[in-house]
Amino acid sequence: MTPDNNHYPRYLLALKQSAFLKDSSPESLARLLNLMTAEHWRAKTFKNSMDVASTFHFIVSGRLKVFKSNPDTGREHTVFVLSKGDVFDVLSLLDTDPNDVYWEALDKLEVLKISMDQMRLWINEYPVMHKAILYYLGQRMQQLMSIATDVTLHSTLVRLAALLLKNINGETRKLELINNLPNDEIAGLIGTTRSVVSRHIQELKRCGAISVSRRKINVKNLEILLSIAEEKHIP
Amino acid sequence: MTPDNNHYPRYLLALKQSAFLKDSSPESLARLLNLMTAEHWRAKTFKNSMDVASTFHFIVSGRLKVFKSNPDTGREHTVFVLSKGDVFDVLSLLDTDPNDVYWEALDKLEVLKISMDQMRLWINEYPVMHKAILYYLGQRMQQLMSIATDVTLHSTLVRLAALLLKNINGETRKLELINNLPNDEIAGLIGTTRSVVSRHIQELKRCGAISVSRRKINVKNLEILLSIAEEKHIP
DNA sequence: ACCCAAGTGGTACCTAGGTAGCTGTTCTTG
DNA sequence: CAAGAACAGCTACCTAGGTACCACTTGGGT
Repeated sequence: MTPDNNHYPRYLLALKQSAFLKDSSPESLARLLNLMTAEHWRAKTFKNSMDVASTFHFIVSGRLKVFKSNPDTGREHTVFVLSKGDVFDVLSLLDTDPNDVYWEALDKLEVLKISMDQMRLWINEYPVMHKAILYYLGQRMQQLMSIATDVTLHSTLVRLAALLLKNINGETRKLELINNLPNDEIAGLIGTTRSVVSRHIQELKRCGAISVSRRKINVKNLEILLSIAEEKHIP
Repeated sequence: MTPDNNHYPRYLLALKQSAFLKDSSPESLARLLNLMTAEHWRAKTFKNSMDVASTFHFIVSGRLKVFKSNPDTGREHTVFVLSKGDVFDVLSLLDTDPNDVYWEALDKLEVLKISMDQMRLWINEYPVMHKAILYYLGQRMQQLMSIATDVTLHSTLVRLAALLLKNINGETRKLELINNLPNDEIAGLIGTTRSVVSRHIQELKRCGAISVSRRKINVKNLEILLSIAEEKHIP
């Protein structure tokens, strides 16, 4: 992409605001952007790990879920929801064996892409990136540990309450990242099925913790939600 | 530790054989060992993340489980079993916020320890280490993704069969890493409870997949185990 | 404006697996 | 070597949550 592109300034700003690239100089980011190509994915675009192994992606806008599934039962478990400023796939960047993970756009997705090899070269020119990647992976690791143990250690209701709390904006008290998701997707996030989520949403409505309009959950009472998430609330 | 220590050669060999330190030169490893202190933990020694945050450990012999638990119910879920050549805690090394994970020795444990700050300094002198850590984290990440989704995507029987297959030595056909573990610990590894594991072990015995003597599981029939793990076997 | 697909709410049923408890056996430690 | 702790096996029971429906609502596209 050349700097005369209509969206160039917006893309550059997105790179600058990314947690993954936060330690990089403006010059190095401009160089990176020059090597990148913009691409739009429509909602529900599906990719497997093979598809994304040879190209590195940076998300400018929209959300992408990373999930595993059991083809026999059709069950899915979402591991991460990536959004603006996130990149994928970091693991392919490290030459690790491909992992059988799936990727699906939750919204219209705007990404910048670059070949994996070019990205590796770029990184090697900026040693500070190694630290940034380490930090990024460390954080993801922590999240993953919680996800891994949540299912066995907590009930679905507790996990749902915890999910809402985790994604609430402290200021506006509105849901972020997981707003406007259908029950199906929420189910994938806590490792259960749609009908169970629907059931629990009714429960949370009944006790006044939340209110619901189509595809939209509003948190009404943080205290109740907290006590449920901490397993102190006996419904 | 000085080179005149009785165990010095054995410790140095352990460092050399570690996957984590595999790219380091013999000289750098000797320097590292000089900064380290040996320590012995008896079986069932318990540590929380605070205890291990300020000291970096290298395992010379024995096994250590890394787990999360729900104090209310007493349930535990083991995330990793670390053994010879493994190090902990890598996450503390990266300055990430402490994660509430617990550590417990499964056997008598022989570790080499070094202060976290000294370890950071040592790493910064050998840039090749950054790549090694990245690779190590990447691998762990993959494992974690599977652990995270296994519980929702597969039944306990399938997970048990998969656990056995994953830890079988191709040559000797004997279990490694998880041999001699009580049912309790096996339960923690697949995110269930002792009695369920015991139940499934009886099932696997009955269909001829394994045989059991006290604290010891012998795999008798790989094919059956495989078909169970792939959910093709209807018991 | 209309239609159809996507999404939600609700019900009834069922089973995997968690809980509790007891027994006999085998290590281990004083 | 004796006592008790740790461990495996087994039974009976119970419930969280998964499966399978159907009916109603909504909103985007033609």
